[in-house]
Amino acid sequence: MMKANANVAKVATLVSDSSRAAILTILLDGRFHPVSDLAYMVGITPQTASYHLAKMTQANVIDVESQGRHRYYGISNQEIAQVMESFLQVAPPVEIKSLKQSNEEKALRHARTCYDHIAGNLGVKLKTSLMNQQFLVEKDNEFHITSDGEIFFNTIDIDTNKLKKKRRMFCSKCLDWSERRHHIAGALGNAMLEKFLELEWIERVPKSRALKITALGGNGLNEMFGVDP
Amino acid sequence: MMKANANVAKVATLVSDSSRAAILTILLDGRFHPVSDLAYMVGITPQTASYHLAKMTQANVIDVESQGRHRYYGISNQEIAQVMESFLQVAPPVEIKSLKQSNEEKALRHARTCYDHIAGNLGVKLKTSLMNQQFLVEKDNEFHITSDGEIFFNTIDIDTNKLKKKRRMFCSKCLDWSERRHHIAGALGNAMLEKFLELEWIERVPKSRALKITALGGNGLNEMFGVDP
DNA sequence: TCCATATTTCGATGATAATCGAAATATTAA
DNA sequence: TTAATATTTCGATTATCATCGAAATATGGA
Repeated sequence: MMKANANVAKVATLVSDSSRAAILTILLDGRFHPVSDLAYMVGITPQTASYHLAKMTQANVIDVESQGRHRYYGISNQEIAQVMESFLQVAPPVEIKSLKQSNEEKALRHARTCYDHIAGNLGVKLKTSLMNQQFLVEKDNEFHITSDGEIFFNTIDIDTNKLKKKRRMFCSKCLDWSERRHHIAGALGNAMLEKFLELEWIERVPKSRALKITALGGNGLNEMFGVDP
Repeated sequence: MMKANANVAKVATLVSDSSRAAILTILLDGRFHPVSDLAYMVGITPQTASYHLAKMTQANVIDVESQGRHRYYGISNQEIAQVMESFLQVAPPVEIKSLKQSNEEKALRHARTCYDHIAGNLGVKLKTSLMNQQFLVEKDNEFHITSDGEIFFNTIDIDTNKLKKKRRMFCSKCLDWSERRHHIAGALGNAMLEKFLELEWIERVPKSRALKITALGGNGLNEMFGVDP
């Protein structure tokens, strides 16, 4: 019994340092980042960043990809994203001390990446819309796509058969810390994120994991999904 | 952004110490325990236990109830149970080094308490059975009871109307670390645990959060739920 | 080859936290 | 009132960890 606790403690330890928590939060944007950028964004030296990144890499929390002298670090594992989101459920709310902070918080609540899929109000609305139109139905820990759903996704150029063949959950749930409801994760969640970026319905915000909905996207989401962003 | 991370780090810190993780795991049995017992079970002195219990009480992770010279500590908040279960998802598996440990692990996987409801294989099978018989249906983050379900629960003396009036979720999901599927939490989950204990279908195992299914319980669960424990 | 850049490693420092012996406090039983 | 028990508090000790300056290593451009 003590061993299991030691393992739980070990995982919690990885998140319990404020620098590592900051790094992991940045990496929830789904991107891979070089050491120097992470160090700068968190406000620590590259040596300290390197120390923490090595620790998390060794624990299989994050991955590293080398390109020449650059080392790019990113989250490799959706379970870590879910642990971070579940922490944000129970973490005390941040005290907002400036208008800038308030706007940033709102932007994250509105739409953001959660590792490799869309989270926030947009993510939850998308799920609700797909459920209401019976393109998806819920069963156990996963959504199942309907025939109508397959037709629908094909009209926006998402090949659901191809997604099903991937070695990951097709369409799982992720509990959203800001909305307290689920949004769509898994292969379908990822495909939607990539497609909307491609269609320029959404775009990434520099140095943030917030997602901005474009005017084009507002129209597209309304028209195709019946979602008012 | 850094503030949010500090809050996440703060919560993770509470679990990151092996003594506190051990205490929290013991408290997942849903019982309240005195300081001296917790100290003994974890293998630390009462002073150390007192130090950790004070820390977690101050952070509203656990509650304390005084009775004379005794201070009884227990979990007051289902979210903490869910955080612990989610950690167990990503914690590396325990290396089994004895037959006793293996049996303990199996017992926990088979049936255990998760704070105030049934978890493990039994918990998941109960949920599946209730879904298959259409006593419960899934919608968003919660199960909804059907008319047939209300009739069913009343036959085993669980008053679902009364449960709905409680100030908590009626029938939420909790993702089971051992089965990787959901079991039933919330008011209904708690009522089922209490009723099965009352009916002597299950009984608590001393010094463990495992639950033992009795012969009587095996029959009852089979007959009433169609569950083979 | 030399220089610039990115990252890692080393070692020292300082901070923080968990531990427990001793003592204090609170409660209860005799 | 005294003694026993349970728990908390205090203070000292020890261990661990995050930090960064300096140096080393690796890669790439001139």
